[in-house]
Amino acid sequence: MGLRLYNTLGRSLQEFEPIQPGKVGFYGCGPTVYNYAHIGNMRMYVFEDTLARALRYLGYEVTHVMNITDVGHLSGDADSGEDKMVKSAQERHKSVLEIARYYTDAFFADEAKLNILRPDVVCNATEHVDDMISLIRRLEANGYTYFSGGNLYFDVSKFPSYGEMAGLKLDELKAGARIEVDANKRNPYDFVLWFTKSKFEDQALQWDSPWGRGYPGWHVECSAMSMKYLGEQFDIHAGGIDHVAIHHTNEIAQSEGATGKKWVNYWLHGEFLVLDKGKMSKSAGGFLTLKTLTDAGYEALDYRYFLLGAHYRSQLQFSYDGLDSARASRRSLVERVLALREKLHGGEPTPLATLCPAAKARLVAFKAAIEDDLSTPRALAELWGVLKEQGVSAADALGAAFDMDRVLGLGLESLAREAQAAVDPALAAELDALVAERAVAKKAKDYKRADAIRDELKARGVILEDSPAGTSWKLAPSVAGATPSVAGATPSVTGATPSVAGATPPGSAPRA
RNA sequence: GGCGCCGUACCCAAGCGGUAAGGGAGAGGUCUGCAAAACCUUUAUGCGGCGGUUCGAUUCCGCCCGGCGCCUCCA
Repeated sequence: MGLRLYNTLGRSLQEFEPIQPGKVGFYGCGPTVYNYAHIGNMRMYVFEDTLARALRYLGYEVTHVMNITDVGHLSGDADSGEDKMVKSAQERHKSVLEIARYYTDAFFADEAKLNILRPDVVCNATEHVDDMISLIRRLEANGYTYFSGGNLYFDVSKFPSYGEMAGLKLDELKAGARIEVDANKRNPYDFVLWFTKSKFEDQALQWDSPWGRGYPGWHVECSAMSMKYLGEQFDIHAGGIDHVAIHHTNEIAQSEGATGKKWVNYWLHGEFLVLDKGKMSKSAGGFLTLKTLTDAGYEALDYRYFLLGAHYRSQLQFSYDGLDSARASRRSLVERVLALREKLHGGEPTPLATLCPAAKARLVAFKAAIEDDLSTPRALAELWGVLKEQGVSAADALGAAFDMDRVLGLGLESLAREAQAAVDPALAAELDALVAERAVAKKAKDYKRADAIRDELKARGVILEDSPAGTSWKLAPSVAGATPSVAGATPSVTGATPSVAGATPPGSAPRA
């Protein structure tokens, strides 16, 4: 059985068939970089990453394209959210482009922490204005546009299937008009392709165009850039559920209006992360970033694990209780993997081809879960299953688990017990001495002294573990073990300019 | 007003016509001087409520109750 995905186009689970056998063109909506990404945003990118990983796992050659929206409302509302950081950014940088660059770097730093693989192509809207202009010219030539009040609009009445994916009905549009309709529009659903009259007084970025100096409408960027890197027809477009009705609907109209061909075959939409009070937004407060979580003592991968526990198409309720649970769970997972690794005594995990039947069965079930519209919760259950199952050797368990982790991205294979050498040698010697002293006290049945030593060490963040083989010590969980060294997701972003990534042709970008 | 989603054990969360995955937490056990850690075992005759279809429904249909999202350049 092959991969089945829930396609918003048709609202059903569909067998995935790429345009070109074995290859997948995948465009995922990226961030708007005028502020930090919050953890709700990051849920989306973990989903897109899971999709890209799953496709590769299933043997497809994937070209994953992500846009960076660095044009639009960069000037207007930079004072919302976390003002201090924004202000300092504004002070340190001189242009909106640099602010965009600042948040782009912050975004990719978060992605790296979450073990999200960098897309093959990352493209900035500001570097593709020419492509957008040519796309708009094609639309103009095909008769889909009109100029009114200084802006160029897309005329949805000329595009009969407008709103099909979202189930919009053009003749009922007036019912939904609770916001003031732009008087220049012929139809409330019409949208701007090119602005020359900026909504924002101090719109900083402007380009010359056949319609005058101005800047592109938001929707155009995705159409133009996706087609540039993936061709006029490609396989998958993913994004947030909120984009179905407007953004993606408009993208479809623009793209198909320009080419006259079907544009994207599969539309995948991720559901929201919601808070007790409702969804996360800047205005309503509760703007949590990855940094909020890591400052509170969680690791980024705890959050990834938390996300993997729910299906991407279900709303997921965020809570610190839930995150605590995910953290405890992941720690236990990490501990188990490390213990199995130690059991191997430096040996290698079993290659897939020679796995024992029980481990193999888990892997088959895992693949089935992934193929069933990316059911990461079930996939996770299989991971646990293979790690806990009696009669599966450490080598077999790890062989299967590491393979599964290619999709899950929990950094299992690169886990390593914190080397004793990493601890200050003087401290290590002192701890060893105390442990030895306690052993002597225990032997003499001086439990008072033995417990005193144990309590003292505990207060210092050192945990003792007694076992038949003797006593060992380790540093408390906050430092123990779980930070993977993520291959390919290194902080190269701090140095690299987004434009470099944007200029890289498909396929040749460095990937993990 | 229009469109859509969801309600499963103490918590998170799968399953979506054949008799309830997984994790967390709790409980019991092994080990221990006692703990901790680790490991093992265990926890829903039940899936918001009421009807209906069916040999059979958590899974399909209807109604009701409760919660949420989108229709604003929000993921």
